[in-house]
Amino acid sequence: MNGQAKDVLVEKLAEALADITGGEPPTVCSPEEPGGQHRPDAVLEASLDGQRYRLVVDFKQSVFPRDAREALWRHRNSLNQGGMAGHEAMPVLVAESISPGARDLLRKERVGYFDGDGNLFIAARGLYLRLDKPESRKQSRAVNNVFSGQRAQVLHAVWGRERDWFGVHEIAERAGVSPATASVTLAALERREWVEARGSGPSKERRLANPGALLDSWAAYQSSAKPKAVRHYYVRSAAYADLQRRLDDASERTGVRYELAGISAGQVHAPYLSGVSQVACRATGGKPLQAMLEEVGARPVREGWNLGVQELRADDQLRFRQRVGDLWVADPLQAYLDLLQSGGRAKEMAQHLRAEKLGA
DNA sequence: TGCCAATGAATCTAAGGTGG
DNA sequence: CCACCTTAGATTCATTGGCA
Repeated sequence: MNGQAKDVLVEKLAEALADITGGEPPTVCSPEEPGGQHRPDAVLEASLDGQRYRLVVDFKQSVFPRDAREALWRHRNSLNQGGMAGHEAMPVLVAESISPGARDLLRKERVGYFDGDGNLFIAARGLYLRLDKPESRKQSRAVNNVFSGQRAQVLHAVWGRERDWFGVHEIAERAGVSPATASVTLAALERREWVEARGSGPSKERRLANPGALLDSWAAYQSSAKPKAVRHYYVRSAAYADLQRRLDDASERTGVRYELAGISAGQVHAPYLSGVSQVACRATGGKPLQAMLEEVGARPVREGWNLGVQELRADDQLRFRQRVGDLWVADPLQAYLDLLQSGGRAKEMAQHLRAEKLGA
């Protein structure tokens, strides 16, 4: 099936080239590369104005910036080894779909591409082709950020299933999201090859396939995202452990749902720092939260705080919290993401936590 | 600076398919 | 047929830019 799609696209590329240059359609050669360690998926020989061009095609199903970078890296490597010297071979990435970001990246590095929508780019000495097609309706509806809002909840639920197979319905349930949202999000994860699928129609199942890549991308997104607002308080004469206890007691009495976050959560799952004195948490807001803060004797301050609170509008985000000992704690995944946004030694701590608890 | 309109993204409901 | 997945259209939500 992959082979089918590839051949069709390579054929379309050849036609497109002939169309633009008004010349002969290029000949498609079989990709026998003597001694080449990386075998291309196809090779096109084109000639126009007496110049001969040789297009070395790499095929992929879909290309996002991450894939593009990988392709660029491979391409540079093969240049460095000087194997192709004299041939003037031009790399062309051919894929069913190539995201706009990936296309920018490839153009910047003057690596050619061609996708199923007809977007085309070829650059070489004496030759510059660029074709931009309007977005197809399908593409304009495509999911481009899976790391925020309800979709992040879906991701979180997927993570929780580890390597087990699951259905859309189940994930929607666990994430607290409509089946539609779960479905489109999972489709997006599948395109990125972070999850794999088996079966089709109602019997379709998926599972996490590449936790490392998923976590890398999530981390990159999280690091660049704007941290949520945190209110700072001071609680008099409260040592770290004691403050946590009092917080939990007060939450019990006032009915506020909360979880330890950031460094506090990290310390619970994979102790790393000594002498932590500031408690970080997130909690559902409103009147009950005010009551709870009053009960522990928290006083808003600018400097010298020992309690940081991120106020939540709804408690969707507390869906994955864990009871550890006698405290509610963000799960390791959430703690990891929190740490990426915290200052100081939090980044190191994030690495430690990932190695200890996330295994990817 | 702050408000409001317009635009676009995110999510849901409901309808359309499909395998067992 | 039933139970589930997917897709289309409607709705809500957030962000951006214009203007006072």
